[in-house]
Amino acid sequence: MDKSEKDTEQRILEAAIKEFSLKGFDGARTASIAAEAGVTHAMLHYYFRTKEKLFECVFKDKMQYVLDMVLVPIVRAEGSIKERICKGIEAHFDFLMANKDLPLFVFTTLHSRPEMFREAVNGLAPVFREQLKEVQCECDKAHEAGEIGRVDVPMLLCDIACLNVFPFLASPMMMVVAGYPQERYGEFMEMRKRETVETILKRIQ
Amino acid sequence: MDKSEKDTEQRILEAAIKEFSLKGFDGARTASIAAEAGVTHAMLHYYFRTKEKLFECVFKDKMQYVLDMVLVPIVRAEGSIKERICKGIEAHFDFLMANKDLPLFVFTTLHSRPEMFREAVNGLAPVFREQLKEVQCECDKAHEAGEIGRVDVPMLLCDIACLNVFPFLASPMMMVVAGYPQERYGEFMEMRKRETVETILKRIQ
DNA sequence: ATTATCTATAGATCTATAGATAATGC
DNA sequence: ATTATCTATAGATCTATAGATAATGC
Repeated sequence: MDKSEKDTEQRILEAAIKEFSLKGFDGARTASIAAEAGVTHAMLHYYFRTKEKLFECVFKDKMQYVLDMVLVPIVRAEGSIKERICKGIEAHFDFLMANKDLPLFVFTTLHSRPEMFREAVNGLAPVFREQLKEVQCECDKAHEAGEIGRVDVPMLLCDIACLNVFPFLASPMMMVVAGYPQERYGEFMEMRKRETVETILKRIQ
Repeated sequence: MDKSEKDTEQRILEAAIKEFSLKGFDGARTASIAAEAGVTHAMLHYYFRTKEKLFECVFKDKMQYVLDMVLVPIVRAEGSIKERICKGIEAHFDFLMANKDLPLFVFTTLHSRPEMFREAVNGLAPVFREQLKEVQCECDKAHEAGEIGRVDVPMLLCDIACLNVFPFLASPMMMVVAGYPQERYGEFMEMRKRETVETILKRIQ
């Protein structure tokens, strides 16, 4: 039972994740994926039948990370709701920093294959809704206690998503706007992270 | 001098704008563009030589709208700096509402063809920098007058871009998060617009 | 026997061009 | 004469599969 058996499928999947993330569905080549995985082209079709089905696997793998990254730290972390919202923003930003090509991939797919996206999201939505309700409840309590203003959590999450995710799509453009040379990418993104926390804190005041 | 002469090139370009915006470079087909433009496929190559060159024309056409949409109303409109910032946000949002597929197109290109983007932006940057300086100056004055807090205009523009543009990439996902059915798209986006103005106002307080 | 892998190639699709023909402007 | 258009097709590229062969597990 050589490990290469089970590995082949996984290696193809990993190569596919890389290729599809970088080039999108249309730009990706099954032959390149096979080459990257170190198998013959026929193997790709043996395991996944079609490019389409392989893409679906990749997309599902990616989507599992998308929805809950902000909420989980807010729900689970320690401290006041305000502190946990900051933690949630930072955790989400750090996650994106480690998965820089995720956003573009998700949004191109969301645009080019809406059905696939719908299906994936419907699977994830119930858990998400539950967490959201919990956070809304806590925000309401904090509001009554005078800690923060009235907060509509879904809208707040949208704000956070905007501020956190967008720089990963637009950083080269933003850096031109802000007059940063492209080499100082890390520095710029660190500033954006702080700016987002600040903006959201003022928003919920 | 039948009008169809000059028109052919224009018709191809318009068809190309549509096709490339919707499907990206890799997904677009020169044959489809020609069909949409109502000319034979050979004509496309006659006028634009290659798919690549045609794409470049499309990209340049799109880019001219990208940079200055927020700043122009801020610089030109009447009223206090605070009022004009609101106007700028709203004008930018309305512009995007009328050009819904622009953001995804720009960011996929920014990713897949960074050189092309760099070139286009360098052309637009000088004017932009000038306007930016002007607005920074006004914000500083308003700050000294106690109307607003200290504002870093480039960072503020990044915030506005995040909040304004991102919903046009992510609205289907956001609407699921916010519990909106997809049919109420217009209503949802109207809410986002108000939310963004509100968030930015609090940010600069 | 079943599962995994390879070689070779069919068949579809797409960009680009060659070469002929029609329209236009001088 | 030059410019615009068409037909036809070359040539490249890409997905998918057929069919043979090797490896594995019972």
